[in-house]
Amino acid sequence: MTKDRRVYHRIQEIVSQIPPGTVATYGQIASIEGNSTPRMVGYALATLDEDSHVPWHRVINAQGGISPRGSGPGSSIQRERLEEEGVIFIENRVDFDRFGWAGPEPPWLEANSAYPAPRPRNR
DNA sequence: AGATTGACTGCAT
DNA sequence: CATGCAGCCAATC
Repeated sequence: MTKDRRVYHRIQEIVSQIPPGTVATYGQIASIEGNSTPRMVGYALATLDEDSHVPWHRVINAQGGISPRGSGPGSSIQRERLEEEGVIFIENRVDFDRFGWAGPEPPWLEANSAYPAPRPRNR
């Protein structure tokens, strides 16, 4: 079952679990994956295709903000998508107490050999 | 086939 | 509050 030894793919699977109107941090995803680092998460998302079904826009940095990308309007699009889902930005930051993801449901964690992660805390 | 590069975070000082 | 440092995959050239 676990054929996806590729870290990037595992990360993308986890990101796919984030429900609409909710946000997760790079560190949180890495923590759930268990054998990765926040940086790996960013790298994994950076390689996604445009028509990928992975909700990459729901992944933000630990400060509750959108990480700037080298170039392109990507960050603006990300914020727009989140606001469409009801996520509110205050001072360019998201309130994790309201929109922070609590992590995948236990059954999913077990089925995917992943680890539970604490909800991100406001900084 | 080796070098380069890219969406970050936590902890110590 | 600012700065430094370790962590370490995969696509591209």
